[in-house]
Amino acid sequence: MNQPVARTRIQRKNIRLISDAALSVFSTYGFRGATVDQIAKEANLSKPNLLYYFPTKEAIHRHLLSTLMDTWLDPLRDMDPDGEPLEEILTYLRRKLQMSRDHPRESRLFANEIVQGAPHILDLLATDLKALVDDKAATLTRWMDEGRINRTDPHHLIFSIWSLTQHYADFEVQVGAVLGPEKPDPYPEAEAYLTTLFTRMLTPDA
Amino acid sequence: MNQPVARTRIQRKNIRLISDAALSVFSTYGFRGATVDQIAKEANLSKPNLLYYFPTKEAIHRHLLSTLMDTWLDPLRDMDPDGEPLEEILTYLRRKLQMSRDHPRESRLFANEIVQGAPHILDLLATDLKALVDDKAATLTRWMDEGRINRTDPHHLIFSIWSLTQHYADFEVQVGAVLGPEKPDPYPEAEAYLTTLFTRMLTPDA
DNA sequence: GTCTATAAAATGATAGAC
DNA sequence: GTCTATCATTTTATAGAC
Repeated sequence: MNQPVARTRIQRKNIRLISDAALSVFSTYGFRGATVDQIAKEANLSKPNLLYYFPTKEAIHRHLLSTLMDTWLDPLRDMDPDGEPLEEILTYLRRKLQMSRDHPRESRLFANEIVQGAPHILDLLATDLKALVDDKAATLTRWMDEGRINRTDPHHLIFSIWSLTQHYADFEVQVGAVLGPEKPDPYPEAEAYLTTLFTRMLTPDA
Repeated sequence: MNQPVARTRIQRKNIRLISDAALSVFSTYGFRGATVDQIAKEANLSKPNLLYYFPTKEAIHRHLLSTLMDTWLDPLRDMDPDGEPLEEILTYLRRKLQMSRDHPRESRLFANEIVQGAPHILDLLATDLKALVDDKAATLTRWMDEGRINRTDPHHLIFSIWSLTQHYADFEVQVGAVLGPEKPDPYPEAEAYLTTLFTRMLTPDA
């Protein structure tokens, strides 16, 4: 039961409980800093019961990463080569920002993994992710060739969208501390700022 | 010897050895994921000898964070209210990018700490860091009032410089995996891209 | 499927010799 | 200042009853 396939109702429910608890704990402490005990307590299960569903701590972590990886890249996959360039890029930007707001734990799970050298997914980054990014970079380059957006480095354009949007989830406590308690939701201003930033960057010069 | 003051030559040398080793280990595994054993081995010292200089694992971590905090904020502190606005901002951007290139472990040490909720420095973020950022945001706002840069949200402008520059250190393995082995140094392109981005964003409209 | 009990290893920290 | 030996605790994982 390495990647458990839920059959019964109770199995599905417990696997969901464990996954949710593990997401909280791994995203807060990283893989090495997380303990099975914490996850079990967070899921309201005994430790042996948890290990009945996932044989090892690493199996839970692997399950989370591979489950989330696809979802995480959907917005980039959906960037339409046949769409209107600036609109496609701004839609991608907004969907990424929305994922930071709605799924900050998922963002921090990946942040922990990558900051710590991506030991569990380095191969995926160098194969699947690289292939997807190279493909989308080619689309961006074509849009630049056609004069529909300003010419710039397409890979670094994608990196900048990642870093700017994920920052609000990954560095949430810092953003909150700097803005102070009277500004509990930074996302409306963030969206306005980032929309302006990329619109100015990419709108073709007159 | 909580924040050890080096007196003899050998003390200074060992404290430097330990600090450097601890920086490597903490930045790779986070506080909870790091072990004293790893740090001792990395420093080529026995574990008890290491604990002769720092009484606990937490003391080493605290020593690193407080030593590095000041250095880390120097570029922002140095942004001159009386300078030429765009030049000051681009200089800040470039110094931050250079810190990512030259001190990626320090960047990842902070990234780990903050992603994991900043348990050891949350108070500093809400006091010292907030005060500094609010002060510089006021300078940016004045520049906007004077029409010397485009009007935008000053706090999110600062956040964007942080996220864009630190990304190259914190997510180094991802950047490397996506760009591939034939592009081992992303910094020249990053600097060109980011310079264009902020120049377009901030240069006042005609 | 779930539990109590526990084995086996790791980890933070200390004792005490030199 | 540095080391070997070791303690106390935490942590991963398993055994076996129900």
